Amino acid sequence: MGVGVAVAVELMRIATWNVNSVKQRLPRLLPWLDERQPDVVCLQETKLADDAFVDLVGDELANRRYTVALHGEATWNGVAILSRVGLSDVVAGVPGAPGFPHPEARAVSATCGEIRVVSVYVPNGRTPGSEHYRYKLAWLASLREMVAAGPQATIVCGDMNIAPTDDDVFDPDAYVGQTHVTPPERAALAELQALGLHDVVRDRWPNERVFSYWDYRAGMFHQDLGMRIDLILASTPVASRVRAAWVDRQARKGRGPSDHAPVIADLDEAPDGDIGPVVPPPSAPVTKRRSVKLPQSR
DNA sequence: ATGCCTGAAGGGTTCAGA
Repeated sequence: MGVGVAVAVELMRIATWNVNSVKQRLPRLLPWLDERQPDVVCLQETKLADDAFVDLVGDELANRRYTVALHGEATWNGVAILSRVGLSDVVAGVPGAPGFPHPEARAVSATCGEIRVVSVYVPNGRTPGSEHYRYKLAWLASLREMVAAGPQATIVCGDMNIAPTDDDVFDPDAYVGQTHVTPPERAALAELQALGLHDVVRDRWPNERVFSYWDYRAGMFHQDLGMRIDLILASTPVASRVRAAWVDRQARKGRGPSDHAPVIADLDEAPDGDIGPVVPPPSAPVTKRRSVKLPQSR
């Protein structure tokens, strides 16, 4: 005993979830908070202006000891951070990021438990080569600049609207010519990760079939035909504390789900120095791919 | 060839989503 005793850092659970409307998702969101007990939650597609968010769910969150950082707008988009491990230095949006044409509510940052947390809803892109697509790439470049200028202990969570590799879609052939999988989008994501951010779910499940989004249509979830586009990207000091990381598929089941599932990471105290090689989880049996048409946009 | 499903706004339908 004596001087130099390490201060115990409590386990911290951080989650990200594109809820596709807080208003419509309340019957799923509140029970999920009670069951999973996350300490920090990044939300996307809240679809609420900030005052409407507070009116709708402020009391319910306060009762659960969450404070909130909000960056929303009516109808579309909207992001938030819920925290019960502190929440300070809130920044709405990404400085210098383009709009379409006006800035959209797609990012909010706050410091929670000594970690810089960024909740992002990356633009969809719609069609490769379109104005929306160029907007997506430019917005990602601005996000990268903001993260690069930020503190070392950082975690970027949210709906990236990019599947990092072909292993992150149920069938690469089904996505030929579509957004979310094109080389420029993947390059933009890779440049963000090149700041030193680790994809904590893929790191923990390197050979698994892991998706976070399934189209509502055509029984895609039932057949597990999805994409992994919701990511938790952690800088090395944070990634080294990850004890577990997974997609909460239970939240995609049942009545009235979002089309996205939450992604959750549990952080533990960092041991001194290197934690050594991480033992990969056992591989699942290879799932035979079926040829399936994507639901088509109009 | 088209809709499939869901949410929002507005108005009896259309747009957006990925």
